[in-house]
Amino acid sequence: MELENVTDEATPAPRRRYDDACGTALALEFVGERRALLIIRELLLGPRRFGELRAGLRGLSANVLTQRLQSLEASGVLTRETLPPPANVQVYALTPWGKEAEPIVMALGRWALRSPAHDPSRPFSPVSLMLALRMMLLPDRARGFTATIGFRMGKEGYTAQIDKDRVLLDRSALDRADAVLTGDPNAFLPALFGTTPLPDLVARGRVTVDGDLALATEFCTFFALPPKIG
Amino acid sequence: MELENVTDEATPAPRRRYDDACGTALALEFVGERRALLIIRELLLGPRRFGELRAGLRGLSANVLTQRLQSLEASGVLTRETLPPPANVQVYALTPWGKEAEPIVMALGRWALRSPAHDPSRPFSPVSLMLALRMMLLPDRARGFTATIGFRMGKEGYTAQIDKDRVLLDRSALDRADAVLTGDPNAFLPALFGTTPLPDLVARGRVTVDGDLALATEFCTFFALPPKIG
DNA sequence: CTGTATCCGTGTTGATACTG
DNA sequence: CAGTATCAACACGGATACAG
Repeated sequence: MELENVTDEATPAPRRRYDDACGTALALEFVGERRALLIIRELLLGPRRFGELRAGLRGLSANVLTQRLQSLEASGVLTRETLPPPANVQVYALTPWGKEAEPIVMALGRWALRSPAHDPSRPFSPVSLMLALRMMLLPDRARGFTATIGFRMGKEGYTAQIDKDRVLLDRSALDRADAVLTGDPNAFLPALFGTTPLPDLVARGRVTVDGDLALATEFCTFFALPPKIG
Repeated sequence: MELENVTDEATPAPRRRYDDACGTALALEFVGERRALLIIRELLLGPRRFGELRAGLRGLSANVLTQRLQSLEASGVLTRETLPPPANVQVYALTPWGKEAEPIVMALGRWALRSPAHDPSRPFSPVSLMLALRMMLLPDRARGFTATIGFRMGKEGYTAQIDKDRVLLDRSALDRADAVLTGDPNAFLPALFGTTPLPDLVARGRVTVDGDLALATEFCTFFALPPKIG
């Protein structure tokens, strides 16, 4: 049947596009490619450099990261900015609209963590650990807590505060923290999301705490993984 | 079989897996493949058959749909059920956990609709139109409205009711509706999300209304697209 | 009609090597 | 450190053909 296979009507049929007016489908055209949402996750706590992104998303090769950054920039999700001298380095930052994707990242995380397939022994990036605090907060338990807790993981430092049912996160303000926990991201998990008291982790040398250990220990009880399905 | 293909070293190298403890990354392993979330969208209002899914997701080939259904079933997102005789047909239904993915679909849609790239002239599936009602409800405007409005699009029928800031959707309960709108999904848009009064659409023959036209017209004013970015 | 299997052209992904 | 180039493996979608 060599009959030419005329393309249905006028549409040139852009093959890899969902031809769908639904907002969800449009969103997937923006952020539906592999790892795109994880790149956004890594940017949710502030601008990052190319190499930092690669570090937070192990296994992502440079060429794919380049492609994603270009396509996310074209969509208006992020911008590429050059810091003024003497820094003079390039960083990638979410646009205001890009930051509004945070509820998507959170909804995905909260949902998937109910699966028994979740394996917290895999590595956490520093950003994803901090976002997990926001994701897993038990507001009733944390209410009224006013101290600032710092986390130092390798070169990265963050502070967390409780503000009305929400966790405020800030990069590199460790000097204002009432207590600073230092360690590998995964080392904190038993205290934050399990039942191990923070001092036990300190005793085992997995974590060190500078400042008010009692405050830090209390802070660690404000979080819990969601109940598993079934 | 030439065995060759020795897996690199200790790591069986699950190449296409994100090796990440973050819940967001895990979610993307479940629903991050192309169209997976759109399949979930099509199932959010009730079980569907293979062919119905293909109809709602034009351009999805049968082989890929088979793969997705298998992988979503393996993840526990949906189940394949055989209706009892005489129907005796197979349908795909979300599990309770799968239904909990609705906030993800909604968050994606609400976010993307703020982009100027959104083109409502593309086709809507009946399901996505009904979900758009839930997504775009202006609760303050709808409060107190108690009537039931039906929508008939081809063979598919749905009813919508307002229930405390939320739109209740039901399939095939048109007989209990106070007014039923009939037409193509896209034909409703000017009245639902634009400023065209419903009677104008009726006058132009794009939509027909059975029952209380005044109630239906009022219902159509309860929705609006989110403000564009910029 | 429902679903699966197979071939094929093309686009996407990721490992490695390479350039400024 | 920041990215590009190249290449092999795989995923996607169209078009079948085929089983119940």
